[in-house]
Amino acid sequence: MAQNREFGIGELSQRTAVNIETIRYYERVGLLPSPPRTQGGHRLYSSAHRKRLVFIRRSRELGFTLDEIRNLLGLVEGSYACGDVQEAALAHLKHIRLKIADLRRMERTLADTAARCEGGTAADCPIIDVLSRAPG
Amino acid sequence: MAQNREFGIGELSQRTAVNIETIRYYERVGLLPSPPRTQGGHRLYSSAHRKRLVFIRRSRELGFTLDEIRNLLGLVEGSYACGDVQEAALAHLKHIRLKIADLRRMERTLADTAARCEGGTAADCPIIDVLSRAPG
DNA sequence: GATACAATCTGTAGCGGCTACAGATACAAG
DNA sequence: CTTGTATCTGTAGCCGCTACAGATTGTATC
Repeated sequence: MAQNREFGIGELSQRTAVNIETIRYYERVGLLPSPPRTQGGHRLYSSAHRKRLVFIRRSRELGFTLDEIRNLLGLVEGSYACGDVQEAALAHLKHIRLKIADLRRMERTLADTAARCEGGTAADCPIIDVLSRAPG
Repeated sequence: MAQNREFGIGELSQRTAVNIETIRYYERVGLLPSPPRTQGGHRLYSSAHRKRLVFIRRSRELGFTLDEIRNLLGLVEGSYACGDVQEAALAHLKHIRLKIADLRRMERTLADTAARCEGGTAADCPIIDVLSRAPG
């Protein structure tokens, strides 16, 4: 037996660890459906909203953009094929790996350069040197 | 003998591979000093600007924020100690490493999950599963 | 009921780091 | 002098929130 209890935005926020402002933002941009309201206009959420919001949050944590999440949610809504979901995940994985590669290049350059730094005088600071030259 | 030739924003853009709009933006936010102008109001740059802009671009490529770059430029302007520059670089390196760690967590989770995916039916897609659960 | 105080409401503006226009001038070549 | 390009200013948009202000509800206590 499901607990069909409804709750306000504050409780939803606490139970999902998503900011109240962010929840309203997700509603505005169409990620979270507009919930029913009290007579006074306060939003009333149910566990379906909570689940969806957890899904969104988790996807954000894994680096999906809101657009990608919209896509995923679209898949989940319909009768999706697991392969479609996998495809989206692998595409995103590719993105992540590119970003990692980028960052590791930066890391190496910076670490190498900083290692050559011996706190000497101004004229020959290797870091400034590196920053002053276009990359080869 | 230095070539004291002056040139327009278009040439500066080409020689530094920085967008024209971005150059003007850097001027607006105080990263690049306002150059002299022609009578008609067109900007006239010299090699000092070019060098500074290359420095900015290179720093951006290494992931420094505009604020950090302002800082670095401030150091370079004055009679900086190499140690100060190194400190800034190492602080930034720390940031980068945190980001890499974040991304690698995402990568692992996604790769692991996607690997368990066999293109089966909807009900038991492991990716959806992962996304539906708060991280533990 | 009245009252106090918390929760929520709407709407708007800001962040960083650009990018993309529109509409008006300026400059260089023929 | 005309044509065509380069540049000018100013404004608005992108993403994913976050932070207000000022008004209104909801709830607990007396």
